Amino acid sequence: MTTHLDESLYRIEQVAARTGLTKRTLRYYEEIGLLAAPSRTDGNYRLYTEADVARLERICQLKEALGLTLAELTDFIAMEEARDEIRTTFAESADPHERLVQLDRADAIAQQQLVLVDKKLATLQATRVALLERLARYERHRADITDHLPAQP
Amino acid sequence: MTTHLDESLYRIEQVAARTGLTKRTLRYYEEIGLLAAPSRTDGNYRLYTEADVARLERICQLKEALGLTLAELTDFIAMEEARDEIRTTFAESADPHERLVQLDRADAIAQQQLVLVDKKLATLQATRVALLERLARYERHRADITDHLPAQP
DNA sequence: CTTAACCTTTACGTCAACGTTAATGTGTGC
DNA sequence: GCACACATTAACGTTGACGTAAAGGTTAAG
Repeated sequence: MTTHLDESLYRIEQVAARTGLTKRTLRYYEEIGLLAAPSRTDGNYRLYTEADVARLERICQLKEALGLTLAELTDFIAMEEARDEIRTTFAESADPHERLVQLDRADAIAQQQLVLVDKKLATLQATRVALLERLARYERHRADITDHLPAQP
Repeated sequence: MTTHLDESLYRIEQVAARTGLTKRTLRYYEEIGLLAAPSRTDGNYRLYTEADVARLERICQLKEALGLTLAELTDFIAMEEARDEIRTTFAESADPHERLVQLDRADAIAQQQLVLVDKKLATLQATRVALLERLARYERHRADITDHLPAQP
């Protein structure tokens, strides 16, 4: 169970404001299964929970940083959130061999994701270094120029 | 000048094979100005240089890692390759004040790019740590299960 | 009880980043 | 010199990720 269950519910526009996404995008994410369909009011209005907002923020973050398609993101996030289920639903249930098989499956996926992340990290770090070097060069250049510019009232 | 000028030229299919892109994509990148139009044979076949291939590989890498649009990539790469020009074309030409202005412009762009890269790096590193923790948990789980599985002929 | 500001679904529009086909020209091994 | 594999441009098609407009239901304020 989550630690302090937050009962607050938000309508779509509030969620849009908080996440920076549009209402259309929220409905779209629900449509393609990236975000679970939230509960509804009697009048059929969507009611998002704090957890929904958190997931949406995570989605934005990963979309930004990993540049995955929404389909890939769906898998990636599903994976991230599968943690609890493995602990509870699964941990005390099936026979040990079945549990090992499931563990191996989850493990393989996580390793794939790690490879992906590490690859991007390598490129990004190299790019970062290149940018820092460039900025340092600019700084030296600037110094060179201003050094040879003596007169200024 | 480059160090050992490589004269080898490649036709589109060879470049496609080497980069993993399609021929269509190569023409498309040329069309939108992401890749400079290569030279042609008498029969109007494209002839790519080793430098073109290198740039294409860099394009793929950055597209993968940064998840930018092709338009953004165009700017980003143009920036990366602007280094030489700043050294040669520009360094000894205009008046010092103009040079400082240009330096500032280039500097600002590089700093923007650095911010971008750093933001993605932060998310990726956090994600990486989370993945490692997950894998460690799996490992512990596995150990727990196999420990409590004594009998096996 | 009405009205304005929300919400709903449905459906067509759009833009980037290509894929695919067609009609045509080129270069090469026999 | 003739297949046949490879190239060209032009043009239309597709997919993902939404935008936008239409036609209506819902809810809070006066």
